[in-house]
Amino acid sequence: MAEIDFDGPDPIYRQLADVLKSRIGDGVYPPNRKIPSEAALCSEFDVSRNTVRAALRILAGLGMVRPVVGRGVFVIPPEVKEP
Amino acid sequence: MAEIDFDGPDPIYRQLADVLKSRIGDGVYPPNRKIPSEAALCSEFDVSRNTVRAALRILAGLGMVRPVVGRGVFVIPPEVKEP
DNA sequence: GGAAATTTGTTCGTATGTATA
DNA sequence: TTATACATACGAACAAATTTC
Repeated sequence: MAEIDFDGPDPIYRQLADVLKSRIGDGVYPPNRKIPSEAALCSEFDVSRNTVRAALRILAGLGMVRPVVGRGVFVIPPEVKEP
Repeated sequence: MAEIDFDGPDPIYRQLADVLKSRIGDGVYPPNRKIPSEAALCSEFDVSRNTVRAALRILAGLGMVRPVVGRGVFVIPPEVKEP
């Protein structure tokens, strides 16, 4: 069940991005809702904040999340994604 | 007199924690009283609020202070500390 | 009572340095 | 050299409880 393989071939931040993508796709993190804070993700996966942010940058680049200062990171509904 | 060595071997937040611990031990910040606000400590030591809070987190972890929202950070008397 | 200021709590944004492969 | 990962530090904005006027 180890979602992150620290000795795996893929970088941690990319593995983490995949995990978060799956959780969004599976509705674990529902649309228009906040995902856990960067600090919470650091704790859950036992990685640094920089690594969490590297993963989140991938999801933001895919238009899956939108970070807001002082609020959190929100899941963007698929319908709203730019074609 | 430089209580904080910005180029020292220890991180600023840990040095600041030591300074505050000394002030509590010396009675500069008496038991059951408030220590200066985070903003005041930022000004006095010329560090960011995050750094002040990192130092205060250390003291809180040691049971030396207790922060209260909207009120301030209070010094816990040694007699009250759990043995 | 009410509005404004104060104070701690939380969260993301950015930058730098260190270490490793 | 580049990419990865962690630690540190400052900045900004928002939130909630309390105090002050």
